[in-house]
Amino acid sequence: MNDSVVPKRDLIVAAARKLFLEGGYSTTSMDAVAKEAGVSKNTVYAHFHNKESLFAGVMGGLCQQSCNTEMEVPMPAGTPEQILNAVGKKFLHVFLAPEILAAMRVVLAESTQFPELSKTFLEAGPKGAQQRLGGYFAEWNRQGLLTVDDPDILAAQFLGMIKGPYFLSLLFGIGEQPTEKEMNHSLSQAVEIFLIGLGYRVDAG
Amino acid sequence: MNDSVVPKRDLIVAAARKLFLEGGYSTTSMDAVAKEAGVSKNTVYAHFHNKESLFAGVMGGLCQQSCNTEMEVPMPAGTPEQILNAVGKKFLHVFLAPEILAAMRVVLAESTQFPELSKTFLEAGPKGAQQRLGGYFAEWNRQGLLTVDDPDILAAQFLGMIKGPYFLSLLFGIGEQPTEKEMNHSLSQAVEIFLIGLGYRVDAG
DNA sequence: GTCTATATGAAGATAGAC
DNA sequence: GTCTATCTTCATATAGAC
Repeated sequence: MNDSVVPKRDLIVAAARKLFLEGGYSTTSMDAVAKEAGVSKNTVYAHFHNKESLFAGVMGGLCQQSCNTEMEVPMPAGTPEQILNAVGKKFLHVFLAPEILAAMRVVLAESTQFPELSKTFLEAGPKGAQQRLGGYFAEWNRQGLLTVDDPDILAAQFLGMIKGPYFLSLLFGIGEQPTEKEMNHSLSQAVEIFLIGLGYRVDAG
Repeated sequence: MNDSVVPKRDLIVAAARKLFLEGGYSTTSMDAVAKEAGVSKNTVYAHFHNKESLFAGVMGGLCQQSCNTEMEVPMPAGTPEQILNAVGKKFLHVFLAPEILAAMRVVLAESTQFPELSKTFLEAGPKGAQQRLGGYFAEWNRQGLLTVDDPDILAAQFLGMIKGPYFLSLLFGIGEQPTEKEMNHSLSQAVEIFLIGLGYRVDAG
């Protein structure tokens, strides 16, 4: 009963994902998806009832998949400085990656027509990172390492701060990817400002 | 020779602006623009050679107009704390405004097909604010008020930090506009972290 | 499930009168 | 410049055979 080769559904999903990321919703036609997948158009409709459900299915899966598998790595242990640097680096690598930026552009463009997709993307991505980081801040606050009012807002501010120099330009497709050196430099600078600003003393260890 | 009433070109531009912001490029038809403007489709083509030039013209003008007129207010003088709070507040009010967010979504969605538009938007908006703020940081560095490595990166980090808790959610259309109280609270908190983190001493005045 | 062929409608752009 | 009417193309979706 099972295909021993690649199931056509997977071919369709892969093709649709590629084309949607490249051209967005409206520009991508069902004909093009069928052709790219190497199947006939009617086969596409056999698996997905219409274009909307194809889009929602493909993009929803993509959001959870790429955000989760890349962010759900075990969180490191160590000093606040080490953890903020590690988490920050991971976050930057995920959210400045060209495929993620492309996905964001497409989801954003259709955020009015597909609000559920926006929710999925936000939860799986930025919100998730923000909550995990907020957990660290709350813990450090309990331990008396630093003084934190609202851990979640603080986490959002930290993430916004470290992506500040790069995010918008890259999302708009202007400017180059930062080098590792540039990223590490601005990141560690941000970590330092943040920790000093929160009253963290290195001599506590 | 001049129309004493509203010129039809202005009607067309206003209609196109409204529809493009609501529905984006592909969804908005030339028929709909003509109807919304109360003119015939051929009149639209008399003023704009095709749909692309209509979009580029209308959105380009919108970017410069709304970003500039709202940000080009005289920059305040005062202590770094006062200035960061004032500039930050203005920045947040501009870039969290629903119309600006809508414009961003549309420009982003078409950033591949209309790269010039992305450039226009970035320069007129975020980049401009960043450069002006970078000027302040450079000046404070010269005055010895605080220690700054790269003023432009620092400015980008500050702006990213203050919009961190709100920007992405609002851009994706999820979540409410923050209240003045919420914004002021998180803003002043960010300013404090930032200035302390940069070695600023209040007692210098 | 999978294909070829087709119905249906919409959108970009143009022709030609005034 | 402005209008009505039309041409042409293309995309969504379906029908019907295998």
